[in-house]
Amino acid sequence: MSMYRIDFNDFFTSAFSVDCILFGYSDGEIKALLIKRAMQPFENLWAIPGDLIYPDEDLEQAAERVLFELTGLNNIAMHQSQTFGKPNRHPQGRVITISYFALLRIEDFEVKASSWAGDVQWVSLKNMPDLAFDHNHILSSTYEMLKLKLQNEPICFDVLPERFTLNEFQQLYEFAFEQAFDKANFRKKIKHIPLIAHDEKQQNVKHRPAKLFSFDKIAYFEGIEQNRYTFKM
Amino acid sequence: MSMYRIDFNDFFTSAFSVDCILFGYSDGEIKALLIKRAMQPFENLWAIPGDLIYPDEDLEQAAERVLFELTGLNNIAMHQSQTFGKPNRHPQGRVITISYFALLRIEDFEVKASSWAGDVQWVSLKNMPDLAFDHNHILSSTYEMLKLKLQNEPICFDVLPERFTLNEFQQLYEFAFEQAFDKANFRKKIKHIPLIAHDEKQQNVKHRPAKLFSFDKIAYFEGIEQNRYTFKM
DNA sequence: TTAAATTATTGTCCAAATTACAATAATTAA
DNA sequence: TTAATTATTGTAATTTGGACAATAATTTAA
Repeated sequence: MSMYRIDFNDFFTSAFSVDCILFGYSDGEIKALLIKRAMQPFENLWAIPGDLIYPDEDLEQAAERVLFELTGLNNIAMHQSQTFGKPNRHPQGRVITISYFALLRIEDFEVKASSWAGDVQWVSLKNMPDLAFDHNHILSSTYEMLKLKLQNEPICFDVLPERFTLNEFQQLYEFAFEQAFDKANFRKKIKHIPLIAHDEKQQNVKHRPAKLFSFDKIAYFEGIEQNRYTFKM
Repeated sequence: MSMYRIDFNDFFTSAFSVDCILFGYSDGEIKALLIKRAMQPFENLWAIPGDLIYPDEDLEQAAERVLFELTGLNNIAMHQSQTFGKPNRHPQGRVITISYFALLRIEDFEVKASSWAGDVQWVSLKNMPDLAFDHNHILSSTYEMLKLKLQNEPICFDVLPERFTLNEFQQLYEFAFEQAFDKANFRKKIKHIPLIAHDEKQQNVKHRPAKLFSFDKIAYFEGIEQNRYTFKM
């Protein structure tokens, strides 16, 4: 124990926040939802939406609250990324921030600026301005985490609709990894993932409609339990 | 923004801690270094060593301090795993804890119980008792993170000596993943990792000594920069 | 000094996965 | 009915991965 051990209560002088990185894809690009700060510090700079966590609030709950306040979206799974805590990262005090992310389909909802900020916008990762705080760093680390999790956990099904076509599935990976895959080969690659094929087909498309699939959670978790399986993309 | 937005300063009522999971291998098993708590809460229960973070202390710095106090070891890279923050996880107040881990060679050092606790011990993951707080959960999540990072980042070189034999390299993965690999095949698998082969050989072994290698950081990071490379095991 | 024992290192063969690309099937729109 | 479009399946070549054998280098014991 350190020399300068102090009273337990003296430690209760920090705040913690969540920062929510919402990734979305459109026009062949991955974008993040940013807000323009309407107040000090970093007034008028773009920033990742975040908020302090209430004292009795769970971390994920806080992340989902921020998402809801910004987008009106509910029931979107948020994934924890990393925690950032350099002593001086927040000019007003010691604030340690836990980053969460989600992957969304931009066209699925309307952003509501709400009380947050003057402006809310999807910004391409390719074209990122200087952000408030250490948010550039948080954003790029979290993008790496997104890719890592897409490769090792079935989080793709959090963002895909309940029933999806194999092409939609493929496009998600194409957008996230910014590269095209061969259709036939992609289908071979996902053969090990338990999917349920439905009789239903895509509607309202002006070409041959694709078959709809859904993720077979039960079979998946059975495979995981029995250690006979690991998700790999 | 939530209805019950309160003053900024009211949020500074929480504490942060780091929990340091030290994984080590010996006798063909992965073990974690645990302490027996000498005080309330959870007195006499085994726990992951951790400590509150000082107000002006960086997270990694705190993790390295805990490691040092417990083992006397310096300059071991600690890796961030996940952050745990259920409101009631600590009976004395809201404490959010950030878990860090390191992988060590048990025979490389002596544990010093120091002021920490009555007892310090390496405990096999196979044979884990009920731990204090939510430490069983933290431990198993962090073990998963260790394996994930071993597969996707070159953290193995943090724990290997600067110059190592290919067998030592292989054994590290064998211990972590609890399975044996074929020597010849392992060598093929790591062909893409930039290693420097030295003329030097293993000393004091009673058999043909193996050649020593070291990790070529420069070549590695060049490959990463230029996007011509991803670490995969 | 030599042979046996031990471990390092390299090679080979076969099966499985990956890649590039082609062929066929189903549907819409004209 | 046909052209256009996209879905789906197939095939052949290449690369990777796993099982196992062969050879090389070194120590130890006879």
